[in-house]
Amino acid sequence: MQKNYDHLASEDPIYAAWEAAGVLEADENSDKKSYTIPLPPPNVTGQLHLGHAAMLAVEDILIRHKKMTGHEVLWLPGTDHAAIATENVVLKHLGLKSREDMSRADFLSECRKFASEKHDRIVHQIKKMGAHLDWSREAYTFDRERNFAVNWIFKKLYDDGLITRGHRMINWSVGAQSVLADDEVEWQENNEDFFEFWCGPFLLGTVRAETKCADSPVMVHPKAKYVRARSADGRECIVTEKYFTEHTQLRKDFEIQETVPGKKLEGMKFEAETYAGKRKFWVVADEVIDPAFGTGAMTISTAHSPDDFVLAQKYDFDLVQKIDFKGKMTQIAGPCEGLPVLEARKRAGEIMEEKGLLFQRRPYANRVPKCYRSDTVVEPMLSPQWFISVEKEFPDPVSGKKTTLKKLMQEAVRGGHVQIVPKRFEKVYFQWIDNLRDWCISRQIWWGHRIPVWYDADENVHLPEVKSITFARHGESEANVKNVIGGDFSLTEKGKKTAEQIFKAVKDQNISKIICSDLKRSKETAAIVSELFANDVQIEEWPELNEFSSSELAQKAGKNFRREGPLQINFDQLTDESLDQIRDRAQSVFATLQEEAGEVLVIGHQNITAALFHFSRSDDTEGFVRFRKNWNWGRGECKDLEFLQSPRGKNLRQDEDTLDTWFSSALWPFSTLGWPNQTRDFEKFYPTDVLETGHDILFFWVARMIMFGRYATGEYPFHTVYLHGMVTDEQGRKMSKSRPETCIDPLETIEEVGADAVRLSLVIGATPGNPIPLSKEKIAGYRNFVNKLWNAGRFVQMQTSQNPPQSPLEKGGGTASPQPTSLADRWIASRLTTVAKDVATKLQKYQISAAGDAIYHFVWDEFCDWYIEASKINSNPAFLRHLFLEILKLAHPLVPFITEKLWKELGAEGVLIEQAFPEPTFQDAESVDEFAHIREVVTEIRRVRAEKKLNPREKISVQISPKLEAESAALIESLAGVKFEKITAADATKLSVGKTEILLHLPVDATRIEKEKKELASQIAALKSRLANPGYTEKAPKNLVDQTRKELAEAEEKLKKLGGKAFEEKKDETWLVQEISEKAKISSSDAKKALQEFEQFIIRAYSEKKRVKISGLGEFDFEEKRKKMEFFMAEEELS
RNA sequence: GAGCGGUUAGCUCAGCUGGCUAGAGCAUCUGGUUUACACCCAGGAGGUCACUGGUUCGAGCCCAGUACCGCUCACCA
Repeated sequence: MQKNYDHLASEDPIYAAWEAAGVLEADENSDKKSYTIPLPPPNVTGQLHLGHAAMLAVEDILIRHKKMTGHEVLWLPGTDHAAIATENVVLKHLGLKSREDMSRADFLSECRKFASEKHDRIVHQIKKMGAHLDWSREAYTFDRERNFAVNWIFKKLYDDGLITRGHRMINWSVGAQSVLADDEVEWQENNEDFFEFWCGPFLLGTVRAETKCADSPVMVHPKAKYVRARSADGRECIVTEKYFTEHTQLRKDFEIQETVPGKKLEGMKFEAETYAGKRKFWVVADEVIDPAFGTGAMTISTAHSPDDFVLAQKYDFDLVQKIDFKGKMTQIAGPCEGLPVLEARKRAGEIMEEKGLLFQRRPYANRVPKCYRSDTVVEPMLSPQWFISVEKEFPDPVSGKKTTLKKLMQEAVRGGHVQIVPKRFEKVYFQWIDNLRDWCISRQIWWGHRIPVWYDADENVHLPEVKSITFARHGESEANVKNVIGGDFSLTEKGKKTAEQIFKAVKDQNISKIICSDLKRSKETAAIVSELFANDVQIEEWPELNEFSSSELAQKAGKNFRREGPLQINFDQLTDESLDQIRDRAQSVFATLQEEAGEVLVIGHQNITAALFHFSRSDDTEGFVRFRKNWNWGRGECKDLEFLQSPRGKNLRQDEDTLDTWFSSALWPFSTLGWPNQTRDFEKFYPTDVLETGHDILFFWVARMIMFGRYATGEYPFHTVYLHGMVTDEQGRKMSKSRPETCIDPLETIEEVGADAVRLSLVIGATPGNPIPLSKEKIAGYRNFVNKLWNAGRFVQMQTSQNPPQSPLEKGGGTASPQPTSLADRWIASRLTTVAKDVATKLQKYQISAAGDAIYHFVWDEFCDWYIEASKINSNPAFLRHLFLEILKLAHPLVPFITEKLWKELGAEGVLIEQAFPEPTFQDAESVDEFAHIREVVTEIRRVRAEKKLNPREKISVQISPKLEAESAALIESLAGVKFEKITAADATKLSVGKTEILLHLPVDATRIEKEKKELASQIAALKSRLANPGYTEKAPKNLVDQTRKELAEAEEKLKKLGGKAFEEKKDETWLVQEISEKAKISSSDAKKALQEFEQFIIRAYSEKKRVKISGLGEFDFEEKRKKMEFFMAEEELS
C-alpha cells in the first residue's frame, strides 16, 4: 500500500465499478422496506456548486446508511430545465438580445442542444461526489414522460376548476419579458425621491411621479380631517390638518378657510395641470387611505399597482395602461412617452418643477421589486394569465369532503403528515401558506412546457381530452405450447375460447374497428371477435403491430428459436430489434392509432403492446426494460391505453405561453416514478421518504410538491423535509467569486483533496437550516482525517500480512468474527458497540454532524491513538482486522471512497455498500473502566514528563500502588515510557489517579503540587458547600447527591495523598449566622444564605487569585471576625 | 411593521427533556526522526456561556426585559 492515499487514482474507478456492478440500482420488486429520496434536480445547464455538494453529501449519507440497514433504497436523480434561467443562458450563449431574434422552433432547438450538452457535465460532476444515485432511472423535468404528467395534472386541475385564466395584476419582469410568480420577486430597498406635487388644489405625494398623470380619482380618507386653505393670490390647497400644521411653508403661504372630513370632499371634480398636460380628476373617499401618511391624499395608478387595482375594481375605475411591456411609458405620459420608467420619473420631476407643480422632494427608502433570475425591474402590470386557485373548494376524494389546495398544504404539516427539520421552519412554512395567493403559472417564455390549452376564433378554451384504446391479447397459439419465439402459428382450441372471452369483455363498448397484426394468432383472434360482433366490425391488419422481430435470431438458431424455461427479459435473446428501433416503431404505431376515429379494439402481442403502453408516454428505453419486466398481461385480458388527445378543429391555436418551471418541479417526487401510470416503481417507492433541500426553496418547491403530491396522488409525497443551510465562508458571508481567497469551488477541491474530505467538511459542523461555514482549513482538516484512516488501514495491512487471517470467514468479517482477547481488545470492542449504536441513533435523528463527529473521534482518538498503540504491545491481528473492517462499514456512508478502497486493499470480499451496518453487541464494562483508568494514568505520567521536558525515549522509574494486573502494567510501561520498580529516593514525585498512587523517580515539583492542591481545595469547597445546602440534599435526586458525596470523599482522599491537609469543618457556622442575622437585621435563614453566597464568592476569588474588596455587608465587620473563619483559605488574599 | 433564529475559547461552532471541573475542529504555545501516519505524536494555555432580573436545591439550557447580529414575510402611495 502506498504511503499516502491517492484519491485521484481511486475515486473515479471506484464509482465506475459501482455503476458497472449495478449496486446503485434499486429493485422495484424487492421485499425490503423502501427508502426513497428524490434528488432535487439541479439546473441542467448549471455547474456543481457548494450547495449541490452539501445536498449530495447529506442525501448520500442518509441513503447509504439506510441501504446498509436493510432498506431497498432509491435515490432518484435528474435535472431541471430551469426555464427562465436556461433561456437567459442560451440567449447569452447565442449572443442574442431577445428570443424574438429567432423563430420559436429554432430557439427551442438551440435550447435543447445546449441543455443536452451541459447535461453530461452536471451529471459527471454529481458522480464526482460519490453519490449513490440510481442513474438507470434518471429523469428530466422536460422530457416526454414528465410532459405527460404535466399535461395530465393540468387537465385534472382545470376540470376541477382549480386552474383559471384571469386578467389580473401580475409581476412583469421586463428583463425576462415574462410574468413572475409572487415569490419569484425579490425586493430591494432603494433611496429615492419622494415627490410632493400639486394636483389642482390637492397636494399629493408619490415616488412614482411618472405614473400619476392620467384622468384619475384622488383618494382621501372619509373620516380624516382635511383643511381647505387659500393663499393671497387665490390658490387653493387641500391637505390633512396634520400635514398642514407640520409645514411652516404652507402655513406661511396659505390661510385655512375650513376644516372638513374627507367624506365631504367626495364627488369634487376639477381639472389640473400635470407634467403631461391638463387632466380631469375627481375625489373618492375610502378608508384604505392612511391619513397619517404624506399629505393624506393620493391618485391611483389603476393598472400599475396591486393596491390601486383593488380600488379600481371596487369602484369600477378605468384601467389605464401607462407603462408598456417593454418597461417604457405609453403615449399617456405625454413628453415622457417611450422613456423607460426611471428616466421618465426623472423627466416628470423636472417638468413639474418647471411648471411650478413640485412642492418639494424628500429622500425616501423605497422597496422596489426585482426579478430573481434576470435582476431587472419588475413592474406590476395587468395581463391575462393562468392561475391556480389555492382557495377554491373542490371535493377531495381522500377525505370525501370539500377542501382547498391551501388547506391541503396546511394540513400536511399541521396534521403531522410532513415534518420539517429543523422544526422552526414549520412556522415559516405556515406564515407563507397563510398569506398565499393564487399562483400565476403562465410564463411568456419559450423554453418550458407549453400550456395545454387551445383557443378557437371566438377565444373559447379547449383542453386535451382523455381518450383510451382497448387492447386485448390474442389467445394461446401453438407457439406458446411449443415454447418457441418467432414464427407464425395458429390458435389452439384453448386460444379460440379466449377470443370469445375477449368479445364478452368488449361487447358493450361501441367498437367500430378491430386492428390486429398480420400474424395468424392475432388475425384469428380478431376474426372470431368480429364474427361474434356479427361481422359488423371490420378488421384491419397492421404488420407494424407484429411481435418483436426475431427473424435473425431464429435463423441463427434454426427454424424456430426455442426458449428454455421462463421468459427472461433479455432483449438480446428475445429480439434482433434494438431498443431504439422498438421505441420508434411503437411511437409511430401509437401516433397512427391516436388518429383513429371512434373506439377501436387492438388485438395485440405481449411485447409490442408493452412497448406501446410505455413509449406512448416516454422515450426512455432503459425505463422500458423495467416496464416490460413488470408487465403482466394474461391472454385474452383487456387493457385500456389512456392518452391525452389534443383538441382538433379548424383555426385552433395553442396558447403561446409556457408553464412556470416550478409547475413541473412540483410533480417531481411522483412524475419521476411513472405517475400517472400505476407503475411498479410508483407502488414500491411512493410516497418517498425524505426531501432534502436548501431552505431557500421551501416555498418555491417544497410547498408546491406537497400541494400537488397530495392533490394528484392522495398522499403526501414525503414524510420529512430536511433543510440544509447555505454554504458560506467562515465569516458567514455568501461565497462569492469576488473574494477568491475564501471562495471554494467544489470540483477543484475534489481534485485537490478528494470527495470524502469535501463531504465531511460540508456535513460535520453543519446543523439543519443554519449556514454551513466552510474554509480551506476546515477541508484540510478532514483531508487529514481521510489520510489518517488510510494509514490506520496500512497498519492493519502490515499486521495482517505478517499474520495472515486464519479462516476464510475473517476475510469478509463474517459472522464468526475473531474474538477480543486482550484488555485493549475488550475495551475497543465495547466502545465500538457504543459508538455504532450512537452513530445509528444520530443518523436516524438527522444529526449527521454529530454522527460524523462521533466517528471522527472514535477513529482518531480511540482506535488510532490508543488501540493501535496498545496493539503494538500485545497484538491480535485477526481481531484488529475485523475491528477495522467494522469501522470501515461504520464510516462508509460518510466517506464512501476511502472506505471502499481500504475494503479492497485489505482483501475483504464484495462491495462495502452491500454490507450490513455494524450492530455489535459485545460489551464489557469492567474492561472499559480499566482501560479508561490506564489512559488516565498514562496521560498523567506523560504530562509530568512533558513538563520536565524529558526525552521521550528516556525510561523513568515508577513505583505504583496498589499493584496492577500484569497486562495493565505492561500497557502503562510501554505507553508512558516508564519502568516499574521500587523507588527509594526521598523526593520522588507523587501522583494520584483514582485509587492508584504513583511515585515517579523525578524531583518533586513544588509549584505543580501546590497548584494541584489548590485545585482540589476549591473543588472540595464547592462540593462541601453544595452538600451543606439542605435544599440540595433534600430535593436533588438521590443518586446525584450520592455521587457528590463520593466525589468529595475521593477529592479529599486525593488531597491527603498529595500531602495536603483537609480543611477543618465549619464548626462555628451557627455563631456566624447569628452574628450576621443580628447585625444585618435579617432572618437567620437569609443570613445563612448570605453566608453561603459569601463563601462561594471568596472561594472563587481565591481560586482565581483575585484581590477582592468586600463591601455592602452593612455593619458586619468581616475583618474583626475573620480569625474565627478558619475554613477560608483566602484570607491573605483579601484586602 | 410582523415573525423566526442567533449571541458559548482568537476563529467556526456543538452542548439532547436544567445536574460531575462547559466541549470539538482550526489557530496558538512547548517538546518530539517512537518501524501506520509531520496530512503525524505527546503535552499545555485559552471561556463572567451578550446584558439585567426572575423561577429553581441547582440555569449555558426555562421565563421576562434590554442590546446587538442575521434570516424571512408584508400592498401603506
